[in-house]
Amino acid sequence: MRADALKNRARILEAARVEVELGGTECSLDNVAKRAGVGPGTLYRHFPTREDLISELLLTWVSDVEADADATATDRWDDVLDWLMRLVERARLYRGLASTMAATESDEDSPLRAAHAAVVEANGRVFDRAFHAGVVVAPVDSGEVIRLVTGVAMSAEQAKLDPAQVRSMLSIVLHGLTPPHAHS
Amino acid sequence: MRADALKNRARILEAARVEVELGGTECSLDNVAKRAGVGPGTLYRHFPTREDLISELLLTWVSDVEADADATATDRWDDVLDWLMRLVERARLYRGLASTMAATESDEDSPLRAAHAAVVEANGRVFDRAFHAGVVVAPVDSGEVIRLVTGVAMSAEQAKLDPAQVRSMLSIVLHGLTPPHAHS
DNA sequence: ACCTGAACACCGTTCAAGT
DNA sequence: ACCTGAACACCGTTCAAGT
Repeated sequence: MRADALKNRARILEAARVEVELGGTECSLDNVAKRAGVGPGTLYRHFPTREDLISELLLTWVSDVEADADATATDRWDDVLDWLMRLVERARLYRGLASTMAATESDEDSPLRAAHAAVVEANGRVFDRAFHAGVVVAPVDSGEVIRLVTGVAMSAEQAKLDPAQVRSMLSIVLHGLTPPHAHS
Repeated sequence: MRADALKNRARILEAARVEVELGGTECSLDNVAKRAGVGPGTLYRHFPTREDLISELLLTWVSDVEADADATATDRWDDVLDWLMRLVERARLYRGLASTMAATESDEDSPLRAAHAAVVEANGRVFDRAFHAGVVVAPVDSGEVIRLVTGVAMSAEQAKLDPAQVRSMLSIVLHGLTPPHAHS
């Protein structure tokens, strides 16, 4: 890659980071190009689709989620709830991210597939540990948990819920993952 | 209202019904006007905002939900689950509806507020009956249930989930609304 | 090889001109 | 009183022309 191309790519990514933070994943790509000081064609050359751009932005985001997952305690039920809370908070960093991630599941060749899969696997590791620690009483389908968490995140974003309301919803979901019959 | 105005209003609503069915609640208003055979200004005169138009479309939708709520059995746990399933299926009739409804909660003077409140109340009646029938073991906050159901609906829409997957998610939520400690 | 920016199609919204 | 449609600003996307 030529030197100016490399520089432009970096400028576009930095501009996108700012614009996505301000306007969410559905922000204007025109504004991204303007902020980066490049023509719209240059943006399209580097990132043919919006998802190509977003997936690049999510690389560090996914790393953060994975690091969190592998560092989190799973001794108490509340530990798992805290993990889910942090997951939703992270999803809310960028408006529209939860929705974009959810849509990934129905788009076989989305550039975000790897990011989605990484989150499902990280969450799966947390729940596996919680299961073996006896905190969660049955193995769970991590993909389904992520679907539920994504739903909570989208609901929270649209309704502008505060953390306490989000926590309450996640608590209900987590209770639901521990079916009553397992307690008898 | 003048006769031609009344006719145009009806034509716009019928056109909107078709366009929203095809393209969801975020469909092009230009296309609605074109389909109705009126100028864009006429649409804006009758419905100043997109939500004004949608809320009008939802009048019969809300009636259906209310009628369903008041006719539904609440004798068995599965009855309540079926009710939630039908609610999600109804939300999915129009793409974007769940999201629009969720956003209503953070918009104090949205024209959709009445529709949202009616759904919360209808759901509340179902859960009240289920509670008194001993099917649900604790009173629930219907607003919170609707937030969860809306989240499931958004997740289902984005990820294009099939009914079995939706039912499984709703089952988890409904289990979560019946906390294990209530079973001891 | 890469960039630019004009060009096109589309959309939401407003408003002067009509009837 | 209501309607029309031109006009404006904005956006995504493409591509011929440049370097």
